[in-house]
Amino acid sequence: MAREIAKAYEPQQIEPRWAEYWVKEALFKADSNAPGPVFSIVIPPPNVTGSLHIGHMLEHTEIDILTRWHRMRGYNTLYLPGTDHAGISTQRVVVKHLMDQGIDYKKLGREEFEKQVWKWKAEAGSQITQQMKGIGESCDWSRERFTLSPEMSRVVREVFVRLYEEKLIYRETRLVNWCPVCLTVLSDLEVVHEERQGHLWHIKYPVVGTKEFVVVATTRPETMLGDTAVAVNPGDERYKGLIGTKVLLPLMNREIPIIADEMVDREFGTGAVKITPAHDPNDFEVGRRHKLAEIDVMTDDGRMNANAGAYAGLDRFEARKRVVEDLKAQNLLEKITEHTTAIGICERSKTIVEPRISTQWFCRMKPLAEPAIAAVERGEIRMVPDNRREEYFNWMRNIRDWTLSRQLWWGHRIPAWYCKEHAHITVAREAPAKCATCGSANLEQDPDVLDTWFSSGLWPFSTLGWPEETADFKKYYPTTLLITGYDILFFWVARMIMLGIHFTGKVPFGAVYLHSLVRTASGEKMSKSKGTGLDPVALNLQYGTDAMRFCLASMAAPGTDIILSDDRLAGARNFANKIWNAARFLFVNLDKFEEGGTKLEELATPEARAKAPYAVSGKVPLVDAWLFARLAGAIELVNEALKNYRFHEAAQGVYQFFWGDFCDWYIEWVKPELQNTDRERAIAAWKNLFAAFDAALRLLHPFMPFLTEELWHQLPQKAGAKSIALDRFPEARVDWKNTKALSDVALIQEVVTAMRTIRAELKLDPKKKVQADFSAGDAIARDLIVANRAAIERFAALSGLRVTSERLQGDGMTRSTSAFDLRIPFTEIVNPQVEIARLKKEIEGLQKAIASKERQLGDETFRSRAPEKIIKGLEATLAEQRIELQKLQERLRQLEKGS
RNA sequence: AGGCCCGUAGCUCAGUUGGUUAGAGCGCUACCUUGACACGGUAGAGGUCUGGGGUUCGAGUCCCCACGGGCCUACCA
Repeated sequence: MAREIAKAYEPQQIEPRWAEYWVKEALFKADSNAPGPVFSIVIPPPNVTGSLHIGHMLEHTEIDILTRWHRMRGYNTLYLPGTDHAGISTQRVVVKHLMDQGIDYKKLGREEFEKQVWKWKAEAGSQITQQMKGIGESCDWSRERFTLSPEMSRVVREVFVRLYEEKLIYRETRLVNWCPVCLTVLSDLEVVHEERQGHLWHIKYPVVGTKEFVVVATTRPETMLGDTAVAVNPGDERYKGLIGTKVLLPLMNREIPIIADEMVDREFGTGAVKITPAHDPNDFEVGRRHKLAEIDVMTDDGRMNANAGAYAGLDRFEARKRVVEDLKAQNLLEKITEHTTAIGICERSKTIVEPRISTQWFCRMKPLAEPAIAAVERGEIRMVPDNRREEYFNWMRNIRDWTLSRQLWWGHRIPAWYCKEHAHITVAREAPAKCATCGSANLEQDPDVLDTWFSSGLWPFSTLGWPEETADFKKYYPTTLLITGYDILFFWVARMIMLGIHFTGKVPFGAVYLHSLVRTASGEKMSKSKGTGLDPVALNLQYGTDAMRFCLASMAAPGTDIILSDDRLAGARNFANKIWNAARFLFVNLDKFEEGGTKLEELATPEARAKAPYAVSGKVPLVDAWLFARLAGAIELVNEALKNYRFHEAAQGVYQFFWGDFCDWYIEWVKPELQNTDRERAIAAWKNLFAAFDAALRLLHPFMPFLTEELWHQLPQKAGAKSIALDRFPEARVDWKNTKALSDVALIQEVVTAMRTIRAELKLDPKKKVQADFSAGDAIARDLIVANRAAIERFAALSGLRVTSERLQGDGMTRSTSAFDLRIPFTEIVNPQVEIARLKKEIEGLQKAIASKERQLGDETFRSRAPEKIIKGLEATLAEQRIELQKLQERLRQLEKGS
């Protein structure tokens, strides 16, 4: 019966089927009791309410390639999936969602709001995991985790309490980054700095009791309403006499002192600085040093408060305008100059961050950072590419305390309770009945939640059952590897290393591979809000998930960002189609062959495939020996590349083998053998073909799981075998290696290619068969050509190939190497003049190459200093080129004489 | 302000410790609809590695400078 195989690969027809199958059969469920070396990896948890973007696609492709590769090589493999509750962004999304329905979340109240978020999570939260299942990621779905699940919460509280007890977590009032839109404090990392063109306003502050002014320069005039001093450098002669006197703060009519502080740069501005301790980090420090009042002039949503006098109620930007106008009106504005400043922007809301005094929870980082620095220094954690190490060290060595609390409702609530009588703090794993200090039962829990990164920082061990010594924890921790983007090296990776070492005593992963960013054609970061993001799901539908994966892998050179294009994707799709058609060739021709009685089940059983390559009359045919040698080389290349996260090299190696070696040469070469009337020969050819094809599929599987799964199932498999993903990765068998076969076929390929080149130069009709000559002084080379004459004649469309040891004479187009000469007679279109011109050009190039080598070899310093190997190589090439040159010149003389 | 990275074929990028005539994909040119594949086949053109200087027998590869582009960190009002 004839097999039905579509003419072109249609991924849409097969992908959903296998994606579902893999999940339903729970094929990738890890067994912590199983033996073998361990490969474990946890997913960087994507936002629970998000959807798969192209960056995930790259990251997950890399993770899944390595996961599948290890699994197939017999590792006890765990790829643990999960999602992140993503405090700020999720809360923002749900708040907006409610607002669209006319609901004010504040009016709902905390409890009801939290219910709404959980409801939202239940509806939208599975989108990304569904997408991950759809693209066939080989996760253990039975171990899926969520950063805000009760289990994870328990771990978070445990960690918080321990750190508090160790005095690494503390509560303090200080200047923090405040987002007036998100209405929460932010950590330093969540503030992005942007250079913006601004102004420097020079404001005159009248000196009390005189007619003089002190001029201060500021970039934020509205904050002057909260000024509590003016500072000058103690060494500044201009202001020496004024230190200790007072100025009258304009608009507020408040007397404030002129103080001296080293912080002031005499060169900048006027050398006098207004001090606003409640609204500027520098000023805050100065204020604390000089015990100045801290006057907060703003509300939490960025408007001016009662402390701002007449400006109360105005938005901060409006207040700025009004302050400037009023100063101008009072003749207190000396001048305005242009000034660029790096301004702090909230990562989420993109609004300008307001430095603000606030009481928050902090984590002391220095003690945590030290061991984390040491671990990377010692190489306990390998960082790839390793130039990121410097960035890591630099940040870690200058690390500052981490603002942990967030004024949100969605997240891990801080396990701290305050008694209402004395505001004593009780930090506990479970809600306490009474105050730990005074015993009061009148307690209130801190309303704030923890920074989302605090819980994700525990991810590698919280997901595996810590603090319990679970079987999973013992087996899979530390994880083998982490793959994530370099943009969250500090946010996440560094914190995991610090917390992992602190709590488990071990590094959380043995290596970190920091993948690239996928950028738009113009090189920008893709962004959903700008609409420049590519939707991987749509692209997967268009090109096939396998093509997308392969494309990303082949572009994923460590350290280089990826610019994805339709052309590249099409190229990968074409590769998938090529494989599909190779399979189609196999099966279509097998149908014909099976009419002779030998069925697929005999040719391609797993046992039969394991015994390849097969011999004919006691000898493995050259091309089969060659193919398996090439396969062994490809396997080694892929293994070596993946070991070093060189995805692009691995992908390229597979591509070259499958397309270049297997399709272009091997299949073409064995075509006649497959239908050979000598049944024994044909059967051997088929067996070798299937064995090679099967191995190639397994080699390709980590890159293109769907296509290979589909085709693998078309081959006979062991009873009960469920998936190529659980089959073995091909091994570069020692008995496959064969340098003789490699060089023999290389020579034949060279001959064939040269013949085709001559044909093209002669402008021969591709179908026209012609007589050709091959000449070589070496008998072994001649024997090789004679033995493979049929294949060569077919490849080069020859009616006959004369093999001789004599120099080639007579008319015709030639090709020469030091080892052999080829010739095909001239055609009506192409005559000796064309060949003469070509020869002259070639001779010229060769003479140049020879001259430069002779010069180099003649140099005594070179001869004495260069390694033996290089000299020998050079001499050998030179000898060959001389022979070649001699041949070309002789040939040229012949033709010139004849014409 | 400090630190890092990049500048190689028309485009996107490889090029592992410096070593013989610098590679790939896409694009381009010519020919070919041959029964796996036009999402294909065969052959070919095309870079002297941003510029300058240096180290070396030898540099795309190491060092310095310049130019161009990108990124990160940072409390200059």
